[in-house]
Amino acid sequence: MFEQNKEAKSILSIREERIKEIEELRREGIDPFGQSFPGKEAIIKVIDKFNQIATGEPSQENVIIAGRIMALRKHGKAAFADLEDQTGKIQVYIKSNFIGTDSFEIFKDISVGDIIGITGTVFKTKTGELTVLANKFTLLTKTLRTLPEKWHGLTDTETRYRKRYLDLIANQEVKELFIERSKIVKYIRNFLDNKGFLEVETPVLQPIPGGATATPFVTHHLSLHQDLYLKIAPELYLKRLLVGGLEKVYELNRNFRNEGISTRHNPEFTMLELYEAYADYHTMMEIAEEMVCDILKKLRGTLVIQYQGEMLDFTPPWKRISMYEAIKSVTGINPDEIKNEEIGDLIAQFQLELPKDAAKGEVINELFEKKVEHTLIQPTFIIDYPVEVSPLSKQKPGYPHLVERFELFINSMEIANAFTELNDPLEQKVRFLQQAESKSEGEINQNFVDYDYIEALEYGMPPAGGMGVGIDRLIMLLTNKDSIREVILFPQLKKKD
RNA sequence: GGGCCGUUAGCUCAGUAGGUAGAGCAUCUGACUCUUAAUCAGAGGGUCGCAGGUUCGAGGCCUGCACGGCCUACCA
Repeated sequence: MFEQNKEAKSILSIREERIKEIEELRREGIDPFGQSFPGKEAIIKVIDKFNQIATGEPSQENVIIAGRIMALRKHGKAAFADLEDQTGKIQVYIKSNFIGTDSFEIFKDISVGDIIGITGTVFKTKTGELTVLANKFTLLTKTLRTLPEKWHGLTDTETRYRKRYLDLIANQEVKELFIERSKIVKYIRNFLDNKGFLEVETPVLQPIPGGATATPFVTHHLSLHQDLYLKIAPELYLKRLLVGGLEKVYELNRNFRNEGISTRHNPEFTMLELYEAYADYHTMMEIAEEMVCDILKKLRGTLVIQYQGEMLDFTPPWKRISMYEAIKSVTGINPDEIKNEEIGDLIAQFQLELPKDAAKGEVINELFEKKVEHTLIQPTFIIDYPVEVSPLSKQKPGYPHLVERFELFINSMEIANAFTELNDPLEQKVRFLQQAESKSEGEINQNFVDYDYIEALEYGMPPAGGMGVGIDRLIMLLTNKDSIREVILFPQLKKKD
């Protein structure tokens, strides 16, 4: 408390001044925190409507606008203000003889950051700037604090993330980015809805965290006397819906993983998972391609975009290459020819983070992640993964050591993960148990084997394809951001007291 | 978890070899009815992230801590 007072000391004087102004306004019968303001038009609409008018004569009709004052240039008995709402910014001209001397007296106490409503006519100044000539102004909200500086804006990363509202006020492009994010999500929903997918919601609180091997967040339900885990993936629930006869489902929702935070990882992130009965991983590749291209066309009108200095070309078909071929072309090693006795040497040679008795598939996967991933810049489907690292995928007919799975890489980031779903309950049980054994010290253990899911499969899940898409990462690519925190409104930061 | 860097006024930043903190914007007072980073005149605002240490003296040096950024590690 004492600490806070010390910190707040310097702004206290400004706040105190503003609080005095507020008290004064109240004495004059003006509500400093306003009421609803009916009839407000979007500033962008006013601009669009009047942009073509000639300099000089104001319009006959009134417009009603409201927003925050971003700049204020006072000139004695007149003033110019830049008024901004969600849609845009327009200059307002307030003249004493137009709004009346009493009203202008009140306006004198208005400052940058205050939110006001304006009724007025529209004209162009002699410099050609579209301006609303106020004949009435209404104070809607007084600000107690000063906004970040108008010229440099707000650049301190920490403040931008902790006080995103200030970031949105001060940095136009941040506001635009989050409006775009909303559009992208909407495009995805429209795309899937048009394809006949059903949007569903599955539990966030799960008794067994399944569908991935990430470390879960643990919580506790009091009246159930039971620990619950925040969902790390919706996968096993969505596939239960396939068993139930829903043939095309998707969920666009938050996942929670109790792991490291980085420019590509936030503990809670948005995941799209979709499943289509009677389809397979080829179907999923087509959907991925079509969906991303659909978004790009609507958002950018082009399939070629710039990302952090790289030109990314999304023109389909995207490159499809098997994991084995990819490893061979980068390292010269043919995974097909790796013999079990060579595994130890390979681990040493490539400094792989694996135990000496690692399975061949794990070595191949690790080799891929270490040597190939960072080379995948253009959209690329890496297909056919080792079975050992893919417990929920169906084996490739004729290749029992491989599964029908792909990951989509763009700018060496994993954007999507998809497979032909394993629907054999007996095989699924074996895979779960193998997984539980090999990770006995890790996150997965015997208690996390979801027997209820296996039982569901025993009732029969149609052959299906499924895919997960990391939405935050996709948005990073589409909006040219190099940190996931830039595309999440309130990224996770450590508490600061 | 490890490495490097950062933290000075509300915001953006200076602060040279250790000698009691500066600027611009913002704020306040005054002038000003076509300005737009408005202008002009004046004023106030800081325990220099926190805690120790070295020193006659620390914003600057040393140690620890906190928070943040980047890299790395972890991550089906």
